[in-house]
This record gives sequence, C-alpha cells and structure tokens, in this order.
Amino acid sequence: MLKFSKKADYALLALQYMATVQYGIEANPRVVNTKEIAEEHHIPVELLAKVLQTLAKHQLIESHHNGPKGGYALGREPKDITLAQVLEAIEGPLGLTDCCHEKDGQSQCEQMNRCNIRTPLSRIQESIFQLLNSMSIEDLLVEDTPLVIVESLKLQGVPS
Amino acid sequence: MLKFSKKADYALLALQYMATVQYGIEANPRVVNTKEIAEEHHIPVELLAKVLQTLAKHQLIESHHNGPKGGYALGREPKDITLAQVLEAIEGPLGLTDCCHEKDGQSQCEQMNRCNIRTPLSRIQESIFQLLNSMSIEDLLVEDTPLVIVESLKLQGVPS
DNA sequence: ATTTGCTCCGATAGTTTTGGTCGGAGACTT
DNA sequence: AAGTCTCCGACCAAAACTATCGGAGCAAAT
Repeated sequence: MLKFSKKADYALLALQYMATVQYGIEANPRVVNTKEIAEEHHIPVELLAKVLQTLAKHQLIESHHNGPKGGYALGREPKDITLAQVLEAIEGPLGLTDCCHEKDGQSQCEQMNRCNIRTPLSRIQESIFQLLNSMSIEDLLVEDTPLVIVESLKLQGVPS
Repeated sequence: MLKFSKKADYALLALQYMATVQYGIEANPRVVNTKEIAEEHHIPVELLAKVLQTLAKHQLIESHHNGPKGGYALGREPKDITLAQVLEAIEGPLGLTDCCHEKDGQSQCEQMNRCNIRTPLSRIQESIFQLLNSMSIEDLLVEDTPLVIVESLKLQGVPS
C-alpha cells in the first residue's frame, strides 16, 4: 500500500546516479547513457529508457542526442528537483482519492454529495505532498546524514 | 499516484459512518448492516461486505451475526482506530518499495547491494506512516463539512 | 558518405492488481 | 421451520503496470 511504482523507483535511482556523477564527492560531470544506468542497477534498459524519456519531457533531465556520446544529464541542480516533481512526472498527478482532481464540472464521484471524509483526507494528502515536495534529489545523495526536513518528525529505526 | 484503493476508501467511509451512528452528535448506538452502509454511499454491497469482513478479521470492527438484526459495529472507540491500522488491514503492510518488508534471509531485490536510495526512502515512508498513525477515525468525524462550504472550495479550485 | 551508437516515439504483448460477483454454510431471530 | 443476516472462499472481468519490440532521426566517428 502506498507503494511507489517500479518506474518511480527506477526514476529515483537514475536521478540519484546522475546526481552523483555530476555533483557527487568524486564529481565527474558528464553525460550518462541509458545502458550505463541500467547495467549499474540491473534494470531493464528499455523500460528505463522510457522512464528517462518521461523525465526529459518534464524538463527534469536533459537529453543530449549526440550519437555515441549522447545521453542524459540533470536539467537542474539536485536540490531543485523535488521528489514530488519526479513522482508527478512519472505517475501523473498525486492524490489519495479519485475525486481529488476532477476536471470539468461533472463529478465522477457518486458519493460527492454525501462524502464526509473528503476534508480530512485532503489534509493527509496535503501533508504527504508537502513532505515529498520538501525533499529533493540532493537529499538522496547524503547517505547517512539526517535529513533536515524529516528531522522534526519522530523517526524510528530504519532498515539498514 | 500514492492513491488509496477503492477498498480503502470504502473502509474509511464505512468506519466513519459507523462511528457517526455510535458516537456522533445524534448518537444512536446500534448495529448497522452492510446493505445500509452500501446504499448510503452508493457502493456495491458485495465488495463492501468483503471489506467489512476484512476489518472484522483485524478486530477493527465487530460482527454481530444475529440474523435479521445482525450487522457490524466498531470494535473500539473511534480514536483508537488509526488510519494506518485500517489501511494495513485492507491493503497489507505499508511500504513505499518492495524491499521494505522482505521476509527470509534471501532478498528479492537485485540491487540490494547497490541501492543507494533506500535509507532516504525509508525515512519518507516512516514519516507517512507516522502521519497515518496519528490520525484516527475520530478525526474523520470532526468535519461534517456542510455542502455549501465544499462547493465554494470547489469553485476556488481547492482540491477537495 | 557510410556506419555506428545513441535518443525518441509509438505500438504491443505478458503479467499482476484490483474491482466486482457468486454461491454455499452457519447462526440467530421470529 | 423460515427468513435474514454474516461469513468465507472461490471466481471472473477489467484495468494498471511491467516489459518488449521496431522503426525513425540525429550526431559523431570512420
């Protein structure tokens, strides 16, 4: 429940990898190609390619189609790419319920008029959204340093 | 993305309804049956039945199989039923990634050894979990939001 | 100029999850 | 005994997700 899709996982892995290459401790700014990332993380190339395309379309990364030296690179600094942006790019608008983003006047939700849990739920959603929006790719780089944003919340043991 | 399943929605609606009946302003403590809830919210009876069964199995509600006067009632006070409990009952263990709850020694995750985003992700997950755990069915009662207000929010484009 | 290796895009299978349905068994009330 | 309810498991259909494939275009290397 509340699980990221694999595409989202792959996107985060790829972004983290690119960020490390470009901004990491042993920074070696260069363009990386799909195959390299895929092999590094043992994920299917074609699927990752699609994920990267999506990210590029949403301006989160830039594609350099320069033949053999082509590939992708971050479109902005890691701290300017929030997790919420990544997730929305990959999986569409965030929202706990279907009735969160209804277009047109006509609501699809049968119980619109008698739904008494929408208000509380939208609060939860807002909190999650803020959480995801307050974390960036940069936060994926610091391995064991407590994250500023989550610090205020009580944390318990995390799986190694 | 990060959407509740319909079963989860139904569960929350049903719990809210039962809580209202038992603890609401015009409290009229009684046992409610599946059909009543389903009709009230326009959701398929059989599916709701399954949801309620699951909730009962997890002790969140109590089933009273008393023939024609049978039905369900909350197993505890609304404040003692957290949203996290409900979601876990309905959808299994919460977790952003597959590798969050791996049983047995053998990890299924290919990139276990080279996964550099687990720590940050598990922090996010923990935050969300705490959020869901800090809210209870009681919190769903508070806002019996008048339709008028909801409508005006809709006009302003506020996600509802 | 040709080849190579890459991105890009659309289309399409395979698989899993989810939503929704059905029917029989047991229990209680009337 | 009849009726109505829960309970439980099995089942089907639809949708979403994962993964794959093929072709087009582009830029650098040769």
